[in-house]
Amino acid sequence: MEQIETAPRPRPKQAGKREQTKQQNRQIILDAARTVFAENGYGATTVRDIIRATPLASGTFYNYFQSKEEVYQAMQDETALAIRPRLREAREKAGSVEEFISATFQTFFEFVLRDDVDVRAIRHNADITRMRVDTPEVIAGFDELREDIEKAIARGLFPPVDADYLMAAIVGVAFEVSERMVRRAAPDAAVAANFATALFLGGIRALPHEGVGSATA
Amino acid sequence: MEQIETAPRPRPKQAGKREQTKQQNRQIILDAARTVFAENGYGATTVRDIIRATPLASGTFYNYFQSKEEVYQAMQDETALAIRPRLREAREKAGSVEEFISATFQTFFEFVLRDDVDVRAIRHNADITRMRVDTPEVIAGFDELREDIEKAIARGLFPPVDADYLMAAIVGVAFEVSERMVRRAAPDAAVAANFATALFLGGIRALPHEGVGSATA
DNA sequence: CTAGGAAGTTGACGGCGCGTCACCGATCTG
DNA sequence: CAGATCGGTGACGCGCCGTCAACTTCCTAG
Repeated sequence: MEQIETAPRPRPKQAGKREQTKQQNRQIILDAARTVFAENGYGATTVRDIIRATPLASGTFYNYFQSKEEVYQAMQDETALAIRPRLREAREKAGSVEEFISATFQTFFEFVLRDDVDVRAIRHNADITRMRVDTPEVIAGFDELREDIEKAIARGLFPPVDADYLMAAIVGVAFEVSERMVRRAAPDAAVAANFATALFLGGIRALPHEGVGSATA
Repeated sequence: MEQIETAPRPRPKQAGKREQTKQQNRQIILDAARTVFAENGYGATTVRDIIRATPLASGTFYNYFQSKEEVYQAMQDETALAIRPRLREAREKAGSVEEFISATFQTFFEFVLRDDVDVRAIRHNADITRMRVDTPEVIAGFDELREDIEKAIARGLFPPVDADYLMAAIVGVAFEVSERMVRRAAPDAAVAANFATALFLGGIRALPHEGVGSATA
């Protein structure tokens, strides 16, 4: 597994030019797609639009992706891969239900506010108001959450509940509340996280009360 | 506003043939679309596929819908309009937080299991694993839920919480848990509703415990 | 009952996006 | 340096797109 120092000096690290160009082209296409999606909306965008925003030929595009859906998938996967380690890490440290839930939501909402800016722009689809795509990497993130819940149950941190439904509930609240959050005048990840956390810890009655000083815009 | 009995006998009720044909054609297209979407998946379907599944000409299609997206929207709207009155009615009767939440989830999950069968079939999109479309009528349903929550708060039924986020949380859990529910070997609306209700009433700790007799498959 | 007009249907058409593939230049290997 | 391989290129044929002039059907006023 260990590479012994027999490689030529000039470039002691990576592969040949072929490989370089490949990764470069892939990134060129992804970047172009991001721009075009943001400009035209996902629905109105054609593969040709993406190609045109690129110095490459049409045939080259199809060496990398089969369709605009696949490009979008790749973008989603990138996002999922970016946030998953943060979520895992946050949950790993948790010593209680409170910390587990709080860390999950806090991390998620913060990520949405910071990194998801351009991704959100894509959503202004032509006719379709909204769209959520669960790519393999996104689904893997869901599975990780369920695993973490199961582990937490095994450790006695959580009561022995239906881990699958609990995962679904957390995911549902995370996505749906974040959708609302970003539409607010002054989006605040902490407010959203507090709301979701209180809900999961104590139900509706435990939610922060409004109009009593801790109001939310 | 009242129509006086001056109309000719033969057909004392409705409008001319033009109007009849129009409604008929619209329905022909919607039915054809349902079939084609279910067979090919939404993504792979073209407007031409829908037209071909119809005795109509291509130009006629465009007299009724602009695109396959619009057809799908119309289908979603139909569904939303079917369930919304049931949800409203269920919530109207509620005399407590418990009833409000329980009735909402129970009604929703039952509807998904019973009426949503073919709609679910549509979702096996080509590349995209999943897709949710919020049409105007669907969004109106969300607004109704928020209104009902606000009314419940005004009545003192609910504590004064953030109605917008609470609505989002309920919607998120409803959609996400129902997605899981229908994938189970023996989908059970009552189990799902109990889970969601307990979560909203008392948080994670209030959820039904598993492996203690009341297990969930 | 009929004539003229309004409404709606038809299908052929030009335009374009689709995915492919034969060709060719660039890179790698011995 | 020569041969082999890899991957980029862009023109091509196909089918879908939305349109629109011609036509048929229905409505209505006289």
